[in-house]
Parts: sequence; structure tokens; C-alpha cells
Amino acid sequence: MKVAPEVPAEEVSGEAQGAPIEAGADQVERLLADLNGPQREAVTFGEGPLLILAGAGSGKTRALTHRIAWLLATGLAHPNQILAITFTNKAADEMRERVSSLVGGASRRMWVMTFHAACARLLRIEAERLGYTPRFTIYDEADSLRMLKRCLDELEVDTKRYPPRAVRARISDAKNQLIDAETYQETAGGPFEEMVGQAYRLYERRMLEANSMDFDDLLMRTVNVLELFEDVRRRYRERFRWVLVDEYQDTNHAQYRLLQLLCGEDGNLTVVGDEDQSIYGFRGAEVRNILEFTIDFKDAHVVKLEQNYRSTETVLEAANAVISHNTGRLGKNLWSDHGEGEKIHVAELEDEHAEARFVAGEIEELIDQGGMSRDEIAVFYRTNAHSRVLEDILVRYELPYQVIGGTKFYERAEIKDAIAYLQLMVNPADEVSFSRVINSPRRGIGDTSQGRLRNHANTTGRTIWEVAVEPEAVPGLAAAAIKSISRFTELIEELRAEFEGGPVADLLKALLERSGYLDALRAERTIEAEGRIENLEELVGVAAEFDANREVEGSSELEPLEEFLQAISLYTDQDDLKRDESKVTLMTLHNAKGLEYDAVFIIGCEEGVFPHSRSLEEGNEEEERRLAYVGITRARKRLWMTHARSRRMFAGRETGFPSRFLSELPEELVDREGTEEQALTGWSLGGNGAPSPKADLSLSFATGDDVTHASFGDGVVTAVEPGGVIVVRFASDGTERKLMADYAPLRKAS
DNA sequence: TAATATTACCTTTTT
DNA sequence: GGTAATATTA
Repeated sequence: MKVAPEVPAEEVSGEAQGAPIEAGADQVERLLADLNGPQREAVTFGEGPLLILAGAGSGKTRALTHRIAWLLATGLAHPNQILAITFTNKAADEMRERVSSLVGGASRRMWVMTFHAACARLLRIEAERLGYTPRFTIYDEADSLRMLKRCLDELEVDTKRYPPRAVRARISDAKNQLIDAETYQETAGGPFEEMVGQAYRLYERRMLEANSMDFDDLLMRTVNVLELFEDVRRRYRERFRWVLVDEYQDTNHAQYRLLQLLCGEDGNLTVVGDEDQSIYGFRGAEVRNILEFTIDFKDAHVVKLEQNYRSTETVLEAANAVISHNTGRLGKNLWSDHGEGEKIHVAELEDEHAEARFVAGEIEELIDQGGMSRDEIAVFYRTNAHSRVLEDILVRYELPYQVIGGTKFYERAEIKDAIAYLQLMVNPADEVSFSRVINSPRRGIGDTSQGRLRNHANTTGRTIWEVAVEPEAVPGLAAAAIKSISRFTELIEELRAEFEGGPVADLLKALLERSGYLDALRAERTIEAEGRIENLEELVGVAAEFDANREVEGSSELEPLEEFLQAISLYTDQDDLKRDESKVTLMTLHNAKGLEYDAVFIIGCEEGVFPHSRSLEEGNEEEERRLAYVGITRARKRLWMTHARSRRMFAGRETGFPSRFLSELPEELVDREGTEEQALTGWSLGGNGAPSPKADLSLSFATGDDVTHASFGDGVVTAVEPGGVIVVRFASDGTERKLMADYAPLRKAS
């Protein structure tokens, strides 16, 4: 994980300085030299709206970065007129790096960042017009949920009937649609929506009081400021004469409106996207934005990039075949000249354990026989829960792996606590951060005392911090609580005074020690606490790295701490998907977008799992199919899709039919297989329901089977005992061992 | 106030 | 099956 200062470290290399942009024709030629026809067309398009429809693996980042370089080289754009927007920090970093390798230090004057980062940056300058200070806090989803819960409590909403998450989702949807609280309330139909309207209103008020914005606010407030203040709008329009957007298919309404305000309908807006890879509809992304770009932006020019530089023809044909079942496409057909390649392997397994064993076995073979390196292999699944069984088996096979996603570093309680302390120093109005740390570590300031503080704050119209600074004035507070609160606020004040403007790492270290936070963890003497301490140490490391980078850069008007928080609050370890060369990668299909691997496994291809039943209920079959499309097109050479006949879900075991996406694969591209005889017979002969666990096990191994164990090597099954135990005699040392068939890293030798 | 027992819940999640 | 948020009790 790394958090770079806002202006990144792309030092001007001597080479780049020696070859200034004005080099002219020569330079332009070089830029275009290794591009194909459509790419070149996209890169050299002049003024006006441009839509680049870029299929998977068609070199869209290349087109985008070269276009930026071309605009500079031809003198059409100055670096500071360029705004290049991505969705992830990782994509932003990559783009910045690639642009900088093309144009050198000029890239430092451009804004290359995510939507949210760009908005945050703009709002730090303009937010005062909306009643915020430039030091506002950015709340992540968990923070904003805390805030909302408090609002719901205050409104005495029954959170059993109306779960806060559901309310938050509604508010988030509304914000993505740019519907403000008042409008929402006016148009509310039914009691739930009226309650949401009320909650929304209160939430907005409290957020403003806390000088805080959630992720959705960053977009919506930016739109507000541009809509309300013509001078601001004019200023940024003139400033950003060239706007380029990556992954346009994932934009929501607020982002669309933002671009409209910034570019007008005939501005120099370049968007790149692929409607077939729109997989974030559930978060408000609107495919219509890309489908109707040419209507929204006058006379937009369209370029299609259809040559794929990644996958074999078989993989692409499979992807094309699946996605062709969707309607409402702009129509693209990927092709490649990488040759036919291997067929798609479709495997039917007994249950999730057999599936995991199968995958592990195939991976082992790829590495041992195929000579493939582990970092070229990935396993995708629909939901995070599916990684567990697989992880168990991989451990038993002694296959090193990494899981992307799941519990994130910055979402860990201890990390959030530490950051909340810092946040509170910068923005004392930040109520959520205050509540987070006031009693963490335990200071004997529980719910009742906190309630009294909050009450007093509400009645006197002050922030909770202002009230906490003089706790004597709060009615009902116990003497012990008063003392404790004073000690807390004094600590914060002290630290602030002592470390103002200094290195963030020093402040963080002092804070963790002096607050007693580390001591409390040390006192726990548990493995979890150990882990937490390590995480905090890592955070200090992140801060130290940030400080060091900042030193080099010398940069910016902001205080180091403010800058650090700005960076960290928009950074997730999503951005940290760096490739670990010695590990197989496991992740959800959503996380797979934008990545590629030589060998890909998509597991859990069953109706109800993938496509997910809830998605189907909501009528999102097409989005699920796009997810399949994304998954398939990640594979360069080899692709496996597996399904299990029964799978443990929630409490019990459920039978699952093969995913519709499997039947959408053209038969001639598919090679069906399974580890077990039984598996090959498939569903047509499959009888009714799941076999009993016993049958299940006896299916796996029989006396006389040749097997391979991950650590003991080759052997033969000499007995099958009840309870899933089998006896195996190993060739290496002749010993017999009793093993659990379901859990041992065993597979049948071929 | 804090620690422990119980119970409801449960996709995906770029920021 | 595992978590996370209540309910209960010390």
C-alpha cells in the first residue's frame, strides 16, 4: 500500500527535458507509429466530443494516453488545460505514469485523477460558497452510516423495520440522481419514502454541521457549485479545455451532469468505454450515458476499437457469444490474431470442495507441467464468500495465494480509529470521528455520557467538540466523565499544537502512544491484538513514506496532515492490487475488471450463484452477463469455468443447475471435463437432488485409486472407511496414512 | 459501563 | 458458517 502526495513523483527525466514538446512533426510521427488504424483515428481526432468504444483488451489506455500526448505535441492543448478522469486511483496512477513517460514533466501540470479526487480538490477551493470550510472531512460508507444511524435514532425511526443501510442506499441513489433532500421529500410516495426524506434532510444538516461530505456529496456538491455560480463554472470551463474520461460506461447521473457542466454539449470531451463491461449498475452507473453519448453531445465522433491484443480467438469467440444474448448494445465484435488457442474447459464437480480440489489440481498442473508462473493465474468468483473453501484447499495444497478485496485495510477498526484521531485534529466539527475515538481506548465515557454531550450540543447549537472542551457546562455529566473528557480534549489540543506542520508519522506515533491506544491493545495479549498493532505499524509506515515523498516534492499549500488525510480518505487498498509474483490471485469478478491473466478460473457457474439469484429477481440478468463477459475476457490463453452440483449456502446444502452462461458458450469451443466419472455424466443422468454425503465421498475415492498428495506425493488408496476417511499408502516411504477425503490435499492421479 | 450470550442477516462495491 | 448488532447480566 502506498499513499502518494497529491502531486506525484514523476520527476522530469533528463530525456524528457531534452526532447521538448515543440519538437513537432517528428514527435507526432513517433506517437502514432505503433498504433492501429482506429487507435490512430481516436488519437488524432481534433476538437469536439469523441466517443471511443473500446472492447476488452483493445488498447484503450494506450489510445487515451497517446491522445493526451498528441494534443500536447500538436499544440492543441496546454498541459494545464487537461483534465483526465478515471474511476480508480490505480487507473489514475497508471495513466499519469504512462502519460509522463510520453511527455515528461508536463504531465505534472495536468489533473489526472479520479472523479472523486478531482471533485474534492475543486471543493477544497470552492466549498466555502456552500457553507463548508476547506478542511472538510470525507466520510466513507461506514462513517456516513454511523451518521445516518444517529439521525434515525434522533427521529425515533424503528431501525428494525427500516434498516439504516437501506435508508442510506436510498439517500445515496438520490444523490447520484442529484435529487436534494427537499425535492426528495416533496416527491416521496408512501411512508417509507417520507421517512427517508426526513432522514435525508436531517442527515444533510448534520453533515454540514460536521463539516463533512460523503462520497456522493463530493460529486453532487461539485455539480451544485458549478450550477449555482456562473463565475465558478466559467472559470473551470476555461481552465479545462480538454476533458478525457475513462470507463465512461460506469458514470452515474451526477458524473454525467458534471461533464456536461464542464464541457457543454460541444466541448472537447473524450470518453472511452465499453457498454458490455458496465457492471456497476447497482451503484447507480447508467449504461444509458454511453449508449446515448452521441445524442447528449452534439455530433460526437465515434471510434470503435475492436482488435484485441490480449486473448486467443477461442476466448474472444466465447465472450462474443455470451454477450450477444444482451440487448441494448452498441455492437462490437472483438477479434484477435493470437490464434485459436485452447478450448474453454467446462467442468462439473460434485460440490464446492470437489470444485476447489479440481481448481487446485489444475493450477498445480499448470505450474508443474505447464511451467506457468503463479502470478499468471487467477480464480474469480461471484461473491466473496466463495473464497473460503478454495482458500482451505489451497493451503492444503501448499499453493501460495492472495485474496483481493474482502476486509480492507482502511476499513479495519484500528485503522479507522487512528485516522479518526487525525481527522478530528484537522476538523474538530467532525462528529463521527469524535464519537469514534472519544471512548477508544476505553475512557469510561459510554453511551450515556456521549448522549449528554450530544444533547447539549444540539440544544446549544454548537458542535460536539465545542461542548466537550468545557464539559463542566454539560448538565448531568458525572465528575469522572468530566475529568475523562477534559483529558481527552487536552490530549488532542496538545498533539495538535506540538506537531502542527510536522511529519505525519511522528504525530501518529505520538498519538497512538499517548492516547493509550497501543497500551490497550498490548494489554489484550491476543493474536488479534497483535495483528492490530501490526496494522497500525503499517499505517505509520504509510505515513512515513508519505512524509518522505512530500519532502522530495516540496509541494503544496496544504498542511502535511491535511494532505495526508485527503489522499488517504480517497484511497482504498483496491489500488494496491499489485501483482505478487509468487502468488495465485483470488478475487470477485467485479475486482477483475481491467486485469488480465494467462489462465483464468471462473468458479461457481451455477444458476442462482452466477447469475446471482437476487440480481435476477431485480431484473439484472444483462448486468450479470456483462460480468461473465468481463470475467471471460480477462483470460489470455486458458479459461476454466466450473460448476458444482451442490453447494453449501447459508445454513444448508443446495443443488445448483449449470449457469445459463455456460449454455451460451458455443459447443465447439468447449471441452467438458470433471475429475470424477460421475461428473462426466452430467445433469442429464443426474437423478434427483444431491447425493448423500457418504455417496459423495465414495464417489471421490475408491480402493485402488492412484492419488497424489500435495506434500506426501503419489500413493494408492488401500481402504475407504466410514466418515469420509480414506487410507492411502504412499510410494515415497511406503507408509499408510489415514486422511479426510474431503479436506486432504488429495487428487486422483491421471 | 463493559463483557458476554443470543439472534437475525446474508451480492457485487471503482470512491 | 460467520458476523455484527442487540439483549442480558455482572
